[in-house]
Amino acid sequence: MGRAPCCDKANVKKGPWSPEEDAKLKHFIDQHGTGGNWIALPHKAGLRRCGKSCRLRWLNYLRPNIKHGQFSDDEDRIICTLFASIGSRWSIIAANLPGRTDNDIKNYWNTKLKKKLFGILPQRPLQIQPTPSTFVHNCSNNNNINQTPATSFPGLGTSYSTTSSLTAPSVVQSSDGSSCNQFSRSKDSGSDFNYGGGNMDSYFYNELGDDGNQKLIASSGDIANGLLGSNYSTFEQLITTHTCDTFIFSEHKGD
DNA sequence: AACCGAATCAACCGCCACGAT
DNA sequence: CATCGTGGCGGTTGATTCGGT
Repeated sequence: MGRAPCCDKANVKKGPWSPEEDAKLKHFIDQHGTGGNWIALPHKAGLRRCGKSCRLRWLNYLRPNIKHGQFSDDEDRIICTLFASIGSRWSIIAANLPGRTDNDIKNYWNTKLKKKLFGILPQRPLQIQPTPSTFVHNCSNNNNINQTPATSFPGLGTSYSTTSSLTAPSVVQSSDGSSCNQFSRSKDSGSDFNYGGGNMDSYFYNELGDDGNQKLIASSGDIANGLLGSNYSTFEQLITTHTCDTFIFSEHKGD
């Protein structure tokens, strides 16, 4: 037996919403709220629509403070940075862009941004680059790694949170006094990472060699610019191509 | 002006997570 | 613990619009 449908398909209207339907839905929610039950809402509101359709229409178009139209350069940058880090988790990306919906961002990425980034720039093969030793680890909460980030980064990381698959973030400082945040994780430690309100400008993925030194796998800029090829759009995809056990993820504020 | 392919984006579909029972 | 109902999410579709010839 199949799954029960969420509504009576034969009696619901599909396709574009009319202004009258929009007005009915908006008026009902303004008066009564969603009531925490989208499935029952269309019947109460006098709409011949599926509850899911009402929810989508409200979230994407009718709720207050929705922003439509041109994306700014800042928004482009945030989308690219987050996509390079977490992949196509549009709802998380949308949470970092006030007024934008996950659907809007998804469409924008698929129709414009992806082409802008991947369509113009030539692609080069994955390369491992040499490791400048310009940083000194000065944080006590990460005692298992001799940290030498792959390159120098001005600026200081801001807020973040991690899942249990990662170490606590460490602040790492360079010889010129600038800093970044670093996390380490093992290859088989499971799911992706999260960070909250990070507002970071760049990310660097390093593998930790047997000699304790890190080697740069890629930067967020490399991924966002498509320089690693479309098969490597997330950290998770990247690390599957490397054999070492421990990876270091660094986040940085500033160029 | 007409045609046609490309681009856009609103909406749908199906799956999964999670809370209630 | 198992089942069910619902919300939420990401992938995909298809109607409409745009732009080139």
